[in-house]
Amino acid sequence: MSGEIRLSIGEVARRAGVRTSKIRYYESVGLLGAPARSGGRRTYDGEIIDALRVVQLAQQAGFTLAEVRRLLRDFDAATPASSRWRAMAERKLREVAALIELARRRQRLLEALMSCDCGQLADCVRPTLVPITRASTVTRG
Amino acid sequence: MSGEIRLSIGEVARRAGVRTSKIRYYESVGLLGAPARSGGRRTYDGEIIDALRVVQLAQQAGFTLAEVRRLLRDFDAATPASSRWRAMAERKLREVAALIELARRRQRLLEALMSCDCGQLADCVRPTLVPITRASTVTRG
DNA sequence: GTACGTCTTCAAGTGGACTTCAAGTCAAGG
DNA sequence: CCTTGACTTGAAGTCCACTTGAAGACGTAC
Repeated sequence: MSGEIRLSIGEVARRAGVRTSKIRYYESVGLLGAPARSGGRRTYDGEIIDALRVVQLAQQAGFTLAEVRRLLRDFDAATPASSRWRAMAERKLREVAALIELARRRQRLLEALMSCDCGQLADCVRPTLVPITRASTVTRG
Repeated sequence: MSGEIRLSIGEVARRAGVRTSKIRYYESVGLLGAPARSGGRRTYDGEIIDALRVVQLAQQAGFTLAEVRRLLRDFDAATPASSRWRAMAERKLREVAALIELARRRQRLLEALMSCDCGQLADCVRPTLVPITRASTVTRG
């Protein structure tokens, strides 16, 4: 029990493939709890690697760090019935779907641009254009 | 010819559905030329609406404002043979395709998360995880 | 003793597209 | 004359996820 392995921040960074600054940053924004100290220096155990992995995973899934923080709290305060993290995931899923739709619009737009088919191009743009309203203040030169 | 209609920046903003600050901002970053002034105030003709529309269109296609600026210059200095804007559009098309790929990964990840299929989840994540390397500096204590 | 490497802290910088603010100008209307 | 509203300017603030820098402390190897 005395041989518990503790890692320096540099070692954690090497193992997890991140910069030390990122680990300190995560701590500063409340994603990671304050670790034990030894002579003023942070010391971690192996679990920190998993924690970093979870954050990385959630980020890959499109969550912002603020959202990851909420997710982690929800996981901890696990009310198994009304799992809020599922709601968050569903919302994010819709966001990602919308993102894909947007990207598809871009593709269509770019392809129209490339082929210089201006009619098609106008069709892509029209829905987002604000109709020109009647002038209310017109200056004459 | 004396009845040429000139618009105030506020009127342009209303017609185009943007804020005046955006118009000034575009001017400040060189997307729009300096307009004529009347008593110190900007006055525009109808073409400004089209210009704003073009910027909006290019943005929808995924170009940054810096890229839009380059696009406009290339359109002006139209060397019809070596049209650089086509190259830019092609590059952007590839960028958008990559973006869609990323979003699809996110979808898969989120769906795996929702179904709590951890094996599938690990498969999604594994390629981007850094393998844990041998410790070089381990603190005991 | 001194050079090296790692750690500590806090502050500020990055990029992109704007918005917001402060302080002042201008013309029209009452 | 005074208010109102739209305009002018430049500077600074916003969001996000970090990184970079400065300045200092500590331990270890030579």
